[in-house]
Amino acid sequence: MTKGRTGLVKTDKGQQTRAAILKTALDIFREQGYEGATMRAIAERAGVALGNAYYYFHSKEHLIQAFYVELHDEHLASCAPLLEREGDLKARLLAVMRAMIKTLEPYHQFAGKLFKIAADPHSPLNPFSDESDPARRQSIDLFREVVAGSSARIPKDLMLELPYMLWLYHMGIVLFWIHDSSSRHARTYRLIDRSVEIIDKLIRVASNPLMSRLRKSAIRLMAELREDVSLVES
Amino acid sequence: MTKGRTGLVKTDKGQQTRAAILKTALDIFREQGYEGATMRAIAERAGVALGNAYYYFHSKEHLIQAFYVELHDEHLASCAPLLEREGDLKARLLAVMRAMIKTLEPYHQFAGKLFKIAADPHSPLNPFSDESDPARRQSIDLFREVVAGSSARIPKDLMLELPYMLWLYHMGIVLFWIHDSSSRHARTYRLIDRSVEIIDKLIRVASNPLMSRLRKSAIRLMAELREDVSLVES
DNA sequence: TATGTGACTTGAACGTGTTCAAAACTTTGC
DNA sequence: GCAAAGTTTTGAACACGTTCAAGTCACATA
Repeated sequence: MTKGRTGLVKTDKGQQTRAAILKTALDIFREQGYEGATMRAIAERAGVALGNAYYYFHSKEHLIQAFYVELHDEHLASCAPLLEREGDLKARLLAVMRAMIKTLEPYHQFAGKLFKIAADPHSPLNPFSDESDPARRQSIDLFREVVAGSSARIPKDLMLELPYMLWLYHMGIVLFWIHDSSSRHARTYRLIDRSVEIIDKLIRVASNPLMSRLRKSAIRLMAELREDVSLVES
Repeated sequence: MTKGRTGLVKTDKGQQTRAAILKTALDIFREQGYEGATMRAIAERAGVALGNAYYYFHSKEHLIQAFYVELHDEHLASCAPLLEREGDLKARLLAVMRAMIKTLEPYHQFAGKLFKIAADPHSPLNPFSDESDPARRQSIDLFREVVAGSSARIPKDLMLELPYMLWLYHMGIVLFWIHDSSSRHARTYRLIDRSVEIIDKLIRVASNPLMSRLRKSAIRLMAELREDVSLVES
């Protein structure tokens, strides 16, 4: 795996330069989207030479990754209060999903480009890559919290895999949202409403002892799939 | 939507040049993968000027799309014989899925790049885009054939949406395969085996009258999702 | 046969992400 | 205080996808 060039920051001044480049980049991403945010534009506004940006960030993709992380943190923060007080699983999941789209909303066009980069198996932004492992883990933990903090009674085996399943589900919703050109992304919200309803029902059905065989094979499949993910790119 | 520059071919000579560029491009894609297949390399080997390639193909992506179409045709052809003789739904789906991976296998690395391009909502290669509509339709038809040509008895409402569901499923498998670095893609094949088994079971469960409520809401969700897809980018 | 029209072809030029050798600066060891 | 080693910074240069004004060609029409 590629070592991040982040290790090359040894000085206080270096830290500052790095921060300045990053901040400028995020600003331009917001202002001008993906197109206007050329490495030259970022370097110029940050007051450094073009090459200097590459000293601190391997590539433009690494710079974009920082943006991604920021959005994720914002989503986490916006979910926290509700997860404190709400007990119903369906309501929890619904809130988390809606909050996610709301967080992402201002960057719809940008997210398309981001997703394009993330889709490359060799990109550090790829959600399945080793470099994304911390972010992925954090994201799955959020869904673990959604399930574990609810009042729903769920079989242990399902409880173990459900967070990962929901994480995959949320990736699917993001995928849909990226393609959703309806006004205010009404379709995505509708899809969330409907799919959360179904997931809630499915969890109930799957928790039924009569379904234990099918459930077990589905869970086993998921477990294997998950294991694969962490082994990919090794 | 962008009009294909294909309309600019009016002469026999033009047709030949176009074909030569395309053939050369496919050759280089195969030989050197995505990296080596620069527009300059393609133009040079095809014996035309760089700009000429752009006269016949809007962009490199359009050139790659031709490659994509070729792979799809190959997959179709390799499935046809089995779909003639086999009646069991599980066996049919399994065969189609395995054949797909086998067709794609020689281009694993290339497929990663292709997927990256296809992930951009604004790319003509995007599987949900208008420009991809014919290819998508064809692909969904394949799954319709898988279901309809089988001996399985399936409720009408499910029958209507199942092809699209299976198409989505197959996209998921491709996504996994792209990330699968196991030798001979053993994991992908295992995933296919397991997931086809589960899908088969799920279809049986969903066909049970007791499940009609859950089934109906899931189907309605799918129908809506599908409708959205065709409206995207309009 | 001349010539004009439209199809095709050319290659220089642009802006992009990225690399790299060299310069400038900062810290360390004495 | 100074040389050496380490760290940061620079900007020219590269290869790429893409554009475009200008050129060449084939053929229908006068």
